[in-house]
Amino acid sequence: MTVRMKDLAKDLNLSVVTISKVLRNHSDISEKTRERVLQRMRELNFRPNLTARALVTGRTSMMGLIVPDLVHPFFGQIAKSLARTLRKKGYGLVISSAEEDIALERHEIEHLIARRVDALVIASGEESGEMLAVLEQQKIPYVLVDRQVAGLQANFVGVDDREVGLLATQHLIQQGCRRVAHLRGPETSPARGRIQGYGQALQRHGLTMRDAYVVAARSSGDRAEECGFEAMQKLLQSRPRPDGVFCFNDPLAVGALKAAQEAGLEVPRDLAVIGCGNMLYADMLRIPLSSIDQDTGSIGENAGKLVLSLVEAAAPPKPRSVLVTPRVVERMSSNRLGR
Amino acid sequence: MTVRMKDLAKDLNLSVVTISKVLRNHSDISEKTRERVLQRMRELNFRPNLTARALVTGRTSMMGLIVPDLVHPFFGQIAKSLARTLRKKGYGLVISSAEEDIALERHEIEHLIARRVDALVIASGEESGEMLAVLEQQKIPYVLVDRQVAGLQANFVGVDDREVGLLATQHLIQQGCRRVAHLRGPETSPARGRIQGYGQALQRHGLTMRDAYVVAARSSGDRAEECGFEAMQKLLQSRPRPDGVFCFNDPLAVGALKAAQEAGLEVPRDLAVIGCGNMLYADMLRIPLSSIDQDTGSIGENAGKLVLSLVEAAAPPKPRSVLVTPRVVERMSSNRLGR
DNA sequence: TTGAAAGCGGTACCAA
DNA sequence: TTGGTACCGCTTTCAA
Repeated sequence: MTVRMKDLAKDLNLSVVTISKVLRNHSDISEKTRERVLQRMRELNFRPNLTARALVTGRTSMMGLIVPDLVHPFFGQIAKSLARTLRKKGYGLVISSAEEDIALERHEIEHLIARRVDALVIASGEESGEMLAVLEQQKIPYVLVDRQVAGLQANFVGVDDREVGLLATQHLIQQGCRRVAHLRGPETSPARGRIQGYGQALQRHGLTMRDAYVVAARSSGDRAEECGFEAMQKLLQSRPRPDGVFCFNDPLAVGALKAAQEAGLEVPRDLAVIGCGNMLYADMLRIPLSSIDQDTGSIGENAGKLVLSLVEAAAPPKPRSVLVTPRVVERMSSNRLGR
Repeated sequence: MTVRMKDLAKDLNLSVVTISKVLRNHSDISEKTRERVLQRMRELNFRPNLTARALVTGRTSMMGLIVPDLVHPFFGQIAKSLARTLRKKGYGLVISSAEEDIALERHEIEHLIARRVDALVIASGEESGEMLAVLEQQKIPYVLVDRQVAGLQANFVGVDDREVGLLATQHLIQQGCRRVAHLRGPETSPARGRIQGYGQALQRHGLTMRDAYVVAARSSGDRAEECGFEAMQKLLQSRPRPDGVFCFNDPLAVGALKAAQEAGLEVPRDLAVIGCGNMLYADMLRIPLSSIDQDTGSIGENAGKLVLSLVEAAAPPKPRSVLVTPRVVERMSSNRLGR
């Protein structure tokens, strides 16, 4: 059926070994033989069986990627730039969407291990890092993206979340907001970092952090906007009412915008809003949404480079953290200075 | 390092064959032995090497998916539901983003073949179907999604594009439009189908199709909106001016909306707009966008079922086409009746 | 410069 | 019910 090295060998009156060497550009092959072999390979459309190669070399040239949700453009973007970076070095990428389900995430990681991927890139929904212990133990290199796991020193690529919180909050303050609220995300490292930056920004400007101005919201999945809507309603009952809100991500911010408008507030005059993620179409909303750009392309690329360095290293190097720089994208929802 | 069947066998004083049989639930193993083996497997966290298995069985239990662009939520959605369907049957999914580049698409298909995926699901950017000939020849089952290839009878899952065009155009007509224009997409099967439906709808209502009312636009990639913008500007110069426009996809429609507003028209009163794809956030735009929903989840699921049936079939069955039913989602951009 | 032999970690077939 | 042996398609080592 499909042509194998053995077939080529017989066809050309050579040994399988010679074919194999030509294929991998070994030096100890005469130019004449090499040409003859390459020629025939092309003619017969020969493709070496990568599973066979993997079995003997112990390396599949495949990496695995686990994301919580492929539909979220944030992860789509990461997958894309990661795949591109790996492809340049001849690596393939197996992508698994864990659908925000921890049990499934574990299952998928197990599956990828069984497939003998050379390394994993994981945007984990898991809090505990239990699964990661398995990876450590089996000495399978991995890189965490977006979310870190508490108490674990691992290779990580993501945005500097403290900086995100700082930038967003500072931006609102610079726009003249004095009562800045925060719609915080779930208990994960990004949410913790961002709220930390939020606090720092307030402090630097001599503003006090008030508990009533910080409301938690479930930020993921399809219902994120609703959550943002409800959380914002709650926030609007505080007195004095906030005049600015920094939202953990863009879907929450969209919900918040809706709640503000429904309450008869004018954005950004009565309430300035900024989100995070700079999602596609953010500038096409009823009120174009200001946001913090996380440079997902660069996250994917850096994760790729990092994971490549891991598989190519002889001994496992000391875990590294690569932090990508966030950037304010100002649009109408926070523009109170009318510039 | 990692534990193999050989290790288990030695450990339990059994043969490798027995271990293998237990693993695959062979019947001819005593209950006692089976338990003993399973027990030890769990203890040692044994995972069979799937590359080894693939080599001997000739099947990898992996499918490949090629999409033009992973960031496009349309394809993200398909990838997700496809992966879910396959996972239930123990299949993994390798996803490749061809980045709208035909040469790359071919390269990636070659790569997946070399990895010996059991079958492919392809949303191809290729017009000619040249690559597909290779698949046919190598007898690798494949399913086309979203786009068909002209002159090729292949397994296909997608929306009924003629119906899409019909629904969208009819909807505009029902909203009172009499001069319905069309922003058509590139020369692919969906664009052809939709324009056909567009023509049929006009005809059914006794309206004539005017060349000046049909403008082509590059619909993919990051610049889609701009293209929609420009195409709409062109359209608005026709006299009499159209009072409704059916756009090949949502990004084009967004650009069209912008052009209309910039020209001082009021949507939907002066111009009703409907897109296609029902993208996320369509209802959060300045003017919420009416659209045709293509039920991507169902496309992915059906593609999964179809491709599973292919790999499980003894002989290659006759190519089947599965058409998913589109559905109008009415929002403000086309609501001229004020309901 | 070329190739014979020994595996890689499993599965299939058939004998014990 | 259990296991010996050959083999999947390729790479590695070492001898010719």
